[in-house]
Amino acid sequence: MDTEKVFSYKEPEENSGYLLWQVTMQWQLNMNRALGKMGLTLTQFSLMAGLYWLSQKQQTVTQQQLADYANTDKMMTSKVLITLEKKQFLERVKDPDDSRAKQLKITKKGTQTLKEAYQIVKQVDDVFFKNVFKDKTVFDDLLTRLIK
Amino acid sequence: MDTEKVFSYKEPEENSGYLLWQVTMQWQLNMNRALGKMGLTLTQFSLMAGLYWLSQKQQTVTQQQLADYANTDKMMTSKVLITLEKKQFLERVKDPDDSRAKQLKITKKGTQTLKEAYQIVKQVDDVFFKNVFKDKTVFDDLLTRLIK
DNA sequence: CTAATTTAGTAGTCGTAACTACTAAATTTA
DNA sequence: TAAATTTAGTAGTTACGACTACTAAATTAG
Repeated sequence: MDTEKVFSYKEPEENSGYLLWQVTMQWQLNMNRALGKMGLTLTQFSLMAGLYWLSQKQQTVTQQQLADYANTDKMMTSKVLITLEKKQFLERVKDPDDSRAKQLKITKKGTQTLKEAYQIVKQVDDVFFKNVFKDKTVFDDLLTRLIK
Repeated sequence: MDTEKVFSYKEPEENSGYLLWQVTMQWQLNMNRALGKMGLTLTQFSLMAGLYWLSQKQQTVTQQQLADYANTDKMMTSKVLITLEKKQFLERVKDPDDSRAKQLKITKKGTQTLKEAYQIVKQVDDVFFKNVFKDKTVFDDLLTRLIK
């Protein structure tokens, strides 16, 4: 049988990448289930949070700027932002200085939803990371070293 | 402006969950780009690798068993397995003992592809985790504690 | 042994995520 | 300043990933 040929092969659980993947999928699932109760996905929340942050740093925020900040591609970002506009969580206004660009403005409803969603996210994170809490700095350092 | 209302809010980069998400997305992207050169996605590779492993532990493997092993849902697994069968990497044979079930058999072509893909995966992993190599045990331990 | 329940798999939906390809506007440079 | 290049955003494709809903077969229970 083909499968009896032996070639060096780690069991999935022995592989850092696979572990990372599994853990993140679980975290994401928890987040999406919790956020789903208020009609948000994790990606939607994350873009709204990013917009909130960027809005505090600069007067105007374009879709491209938000995409850069959130490390999402502009095509996907565009679609999610259209969805968020339909839900009236933000507005996409034509930029007067650059007629290609859209300025993003979070609405009152959006801010309120974000505020509530953030409580949920914080709660889910606390539960999820409680097993690692003492080593949180170590954990975050290791992750940070893996970025880029 | 709405966004000037202050409410406690961590910057994304200060958040373990967000870091985890970003790192995993980057790892996944690297993997998918590398595996893409040989016509595989990470998920396809992962299911083939899981099938390979399970095949060594038991005589027969059903879709459900593979899904359980890989922590994927059976609906998604079914679709990916149909794709893999079309690519002739495996066969889905009717189980003689349980006519609801499909027995999965990796083909010669599948084994060969898996072998080559594994070299790629190993390579990408080595590069990706090189910054953490000395702390690999610590890293894997922390991740393992987060599972389930 | 029949009815109720569980199990294995498929079909189809929604929302990313990574693409290619495109339009139109802004910027650079020759 | 006209031409070449870059930039901001949209449209559409493929492939998960998490669902609901369904069929049919196997198992359990009364």
